[in-house]
Amino acid sequence: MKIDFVDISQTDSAAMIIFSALRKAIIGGDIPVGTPLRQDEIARSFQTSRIPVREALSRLEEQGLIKTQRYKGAVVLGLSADEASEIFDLRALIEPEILRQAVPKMSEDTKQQAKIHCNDFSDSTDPLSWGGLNRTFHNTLYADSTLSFTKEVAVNAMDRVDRYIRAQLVVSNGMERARHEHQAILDACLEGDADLAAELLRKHILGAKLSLLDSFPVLSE
Amino acid sequence: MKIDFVDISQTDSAAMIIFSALRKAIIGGDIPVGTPLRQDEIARSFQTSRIPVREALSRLEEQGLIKTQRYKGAVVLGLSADEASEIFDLRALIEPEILRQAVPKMSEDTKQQAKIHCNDFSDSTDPLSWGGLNRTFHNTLYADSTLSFTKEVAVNAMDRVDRYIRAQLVVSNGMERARHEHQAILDACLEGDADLAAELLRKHILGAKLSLLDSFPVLSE
DNA sequence: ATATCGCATATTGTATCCAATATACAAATA
DNA sequence: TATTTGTATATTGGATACAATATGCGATAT
Repeated sequence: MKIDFVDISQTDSAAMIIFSALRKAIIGGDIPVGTPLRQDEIARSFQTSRIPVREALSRLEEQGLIKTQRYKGAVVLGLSADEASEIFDLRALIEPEILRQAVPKMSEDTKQQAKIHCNDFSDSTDPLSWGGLNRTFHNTLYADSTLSFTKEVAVNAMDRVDRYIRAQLVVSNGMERARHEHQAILDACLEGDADLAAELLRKHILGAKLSLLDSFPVLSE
Repeated sequence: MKIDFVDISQTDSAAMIIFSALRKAIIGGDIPVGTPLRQDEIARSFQTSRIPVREALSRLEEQGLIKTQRYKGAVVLGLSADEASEIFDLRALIEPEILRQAVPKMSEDTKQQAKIHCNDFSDSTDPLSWGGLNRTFHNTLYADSTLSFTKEVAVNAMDRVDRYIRAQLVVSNGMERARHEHQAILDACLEGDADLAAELLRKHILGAKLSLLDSFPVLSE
């Protein structure tokens, strides 16, 4: 008999479990913008008291995903077209730098993973999975970068626009373009051309921004 | 008799007051790296229970200023030389973009403020105030930028390295150089040359990074 | 009819209490 | 003596209880 030794001290508290679950639901768009988050209701759903729920909500507000008002409660935040545009510009600024630094460090394993996830994205016919697959591919590219703080910032930026990307991939023909651009970025990485990869990524993100802004009125109905 | 009408609904909760106070103390270096933050002690200091303290600590951890371990508590986080270096690189990437966008929008009032704060910084002979004055000057330059999300990111990056900047200004001759560079950046802004201002700011930040890395062993003793 | 007031209910903010875990040190064992 | 075990204390995580505030609705007054 073998035992799976788990480091119990690294186990998540109730507050962290609730935080992660709410975060995932919000960035995935499963909880619509403007939805009030009732502490009591969430506490009941997780079979806890409101204390850990409140700590989770504090974190979410710090992340900018929700907004709370004293004695009134928390609501899910959305983005205006301008705000979304700004976040894409920031992504276009920093993500290429992460990739540029990551390419020379990219391990064989990571390259394999990137190929797989690039194909997964291309092959998928289920629109509901596109957002997640897209994000997985991007994150894999950055895996070997040592710019951990910069990656945190990129992840947070991603978190805020993820919902809109998902919607946009479905609404417009963004999916088709993304397929080609992902392939080109991947190729540049595999060949070790960091500068090319970075530049292609920059254009990819800015292209996605324009495409998103086109369909924004529809998305934020 | 006149009354100062204050919007009480916008008043801070105990949790926010505690969060702000702790954040200020941590980024200012008043609470040294590694210091354990005891919930009970903080609660007594603010004459509250531990509940709002815990919410404040959640926010601080989300900001990356402290790290908590289940059942062990929270400690103030510091930076390695590599981490500090990375954050300066990120600042050098994004702050010039904020400034570039802000310069054409800069109001007369903001320009006046910037002049004043530039002088305040130059004239100050109290090393303890240099860090705050430096930061005030930088923030004033960005005041009219509409890139609010990007500014948030910049502020968070600043928060993490502020302690080290303060120490470095005092230890090295960083103060003298900063005076000149601030003046040059300000001049470019006043003349409306956004690209020049951005480029000078970039070099200013990268210069500060090198200067900091030189004295880093001393600072993190 | 309209506006205001008072009350009932819902919801959040905080205090207090208890449970779970860590830590330090003494006792015991080899 | 060195190592383990037991125990007391400190500290955190979470539940429960209570206080403060918001919100909706009906009663009342003009």
